[in-house]
Amino acid sequence: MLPFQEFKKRMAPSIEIICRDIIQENKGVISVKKEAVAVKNMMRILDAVFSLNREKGFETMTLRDLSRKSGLSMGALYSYFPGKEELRSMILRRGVAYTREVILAQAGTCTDPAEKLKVAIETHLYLSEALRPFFYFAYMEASSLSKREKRRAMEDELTTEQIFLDILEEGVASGDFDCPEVDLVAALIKAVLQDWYLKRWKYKRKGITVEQYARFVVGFVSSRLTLDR
Amino acid sequence: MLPFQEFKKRMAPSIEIICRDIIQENKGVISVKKEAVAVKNMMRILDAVFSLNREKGFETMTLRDLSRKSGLSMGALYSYFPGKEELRSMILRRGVAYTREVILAQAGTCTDPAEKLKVAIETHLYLSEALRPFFYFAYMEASSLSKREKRRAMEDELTTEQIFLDILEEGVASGDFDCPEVDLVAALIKAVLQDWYLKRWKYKRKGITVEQYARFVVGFVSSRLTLDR
DNA sequence: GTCTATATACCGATAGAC
DNA sequence: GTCTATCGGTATATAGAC
Repeated sequence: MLPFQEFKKRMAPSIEIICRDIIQENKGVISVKKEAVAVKNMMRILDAVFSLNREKGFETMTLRDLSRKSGLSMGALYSYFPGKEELRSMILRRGVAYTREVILAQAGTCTDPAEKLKVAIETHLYLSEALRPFFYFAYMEASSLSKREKRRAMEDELTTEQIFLDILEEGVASGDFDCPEVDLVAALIKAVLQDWYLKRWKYKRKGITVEQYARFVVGFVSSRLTLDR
Repeated sequence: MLPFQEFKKRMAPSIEIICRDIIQENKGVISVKKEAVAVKNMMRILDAVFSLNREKGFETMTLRDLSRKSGLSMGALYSYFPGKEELRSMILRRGVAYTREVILAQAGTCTDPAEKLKVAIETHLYLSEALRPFFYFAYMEASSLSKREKRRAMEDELTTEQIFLDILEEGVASGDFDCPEVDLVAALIKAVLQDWYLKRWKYKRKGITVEQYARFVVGFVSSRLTLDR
């Protein structure tokens, strides 16, 4: 089992990389052209957004709050995003992309279904730990999205779940897993993984590390899947 | 296993009862004195709040939205709650109270730990199904509360979890359950129960009923708890 | 590229007629 | 008890100086 710190160093994108990717992806609506300047300020914006999101939620956060906390003026902020809603979208889109990429890359290194499931669970937990502000933001903001964006958020939920469903079905087909309700198990795994980043305070209070939690989840699910063997 | 419809009819409070309880509990700040009138309008307010909460979130909802949807004027609304934040609190407080009361009452009818656990899980799922708008509201609004209220929401989370923890520990003590990590299992149960009302669209899409989900969760958890016997 | 100053709109809340 | 009309405050967003 890869220690979390090792994973974070090698596999998780840094805030700097994330900001560069966001800028790259939204060149059309960002008027600042020097990448070095843009990245530096985007990092301050993201930090401030995540901090304010944790304190009071994105909805309640005003652009004046964001201006104050990031150190950029109201006018300057609008050089980095065309409006408050678009800022939200820019952040969400990137977070979802990383999740899929990293988990699939890691799970792809295994062939044995049980091992693949273990790695997928661990990777999801580790990534959500490394990019916790992202995950928390993505989940919490799902409630106040437009119809169109809510639809996308639902698809994202199913996309992640599908990764686990594929692994489970593969294991059932090969005879490694014994489980009649694969789709419910996949949903359960997703729910339990979400709990880690949504209720971090709870686990922190109990002194549970992400490695311990990963071991528990893998053990709990695996023991059920291989019950009769 | 009690069918959901049976439970709903016998155990769950109706919207009318809920509104009467809310009015009773907040007499001091509600200026409308005729109970029949107050209940009728409070029902329209609650319906509108839950509807708008689902559409756009409580934060984004304006009192003008609420006025339009409920059919009451801005001025009239203020006869039923002293302000937007207080309206939120009034609703949350009641929802939490029902959860605890109903689950403890139902689980109290059993003595066998396995049976008690089964009933507690079923009751939580059934109640969250019957009062889904409440549960969804309570969960979603936990993110944008004041520090003081967030603290209360955290305590509520732990309160529900404690109910399951107590049952698990009782079962371990009596030798009915074999489980070294009771607190993690309790947290897992809570997370999975939450998924039902937070992601109803997902389960609806898959055609899963609350009875099926309850059976799955009870089975999944129980099989793990009695693994070596 | 970043700032200050301001336009425009809408918020929560209240006063007072009916 | 419920309404309409309106207050004061603050939001997002922009214009134009530097």
